Amino acid sequence: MSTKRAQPTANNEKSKKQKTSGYWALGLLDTMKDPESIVMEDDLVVVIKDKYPKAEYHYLVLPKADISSLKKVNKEHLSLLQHMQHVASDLSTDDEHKHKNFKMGYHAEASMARLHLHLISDDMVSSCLKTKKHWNSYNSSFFLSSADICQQFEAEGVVKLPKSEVCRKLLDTPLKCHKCSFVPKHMPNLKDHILSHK
DNA sequence: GTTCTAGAAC
DNA sequence: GTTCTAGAAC
Repeated sequence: MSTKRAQPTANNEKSKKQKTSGYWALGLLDTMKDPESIVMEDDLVVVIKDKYPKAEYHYLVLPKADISSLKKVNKEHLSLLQHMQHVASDLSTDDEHKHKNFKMGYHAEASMARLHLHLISDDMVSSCLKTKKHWNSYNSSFFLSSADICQQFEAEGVVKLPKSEVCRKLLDTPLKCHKCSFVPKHMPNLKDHILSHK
């Protein structure tokens, strides 16, 4: 007799097939509700710690509104995007964080549902940072600065996101240090090197 | 998004 | 032989 496997929670929801790659892609929706993970929240947004931080400090700012990704954002959301940036900026300059430099931005193509703004310190020192894809997702034009995104929405009413082939190439760009011209042989070499910038 | 691991690179 | 990367995961 075979053991019954518990169905994922969506069993009682509409059975239309989602194009999501799997349940993991919805993980942020749970994390947003987890008091342990929440750093702060207001009426519009929740700030959580990234579960696999790619630098000493790494937070995500997510809207409470059901916006799955940058692709679903339109000019009506401009004030929300500005608010998300403002919340991130405030956090980055509080007493705990003002000694560090931060960047704020979106991945051109995110893996996980619910729009999220990354707030990440620029040291890039973390045991969770392992792959070239990790590196390039924060240190190439795959990383779209929040200021640029807001500005483009304000000026043009839409944001032009790179096509998926372009994203793939950006993530496969040869490694280079984000603070100097050093070209590492491989990730462990780069991780050793960036310690010298601390 | 991560984990795991085969086989490429050294 | 060891280190490192890259692709499958039902």
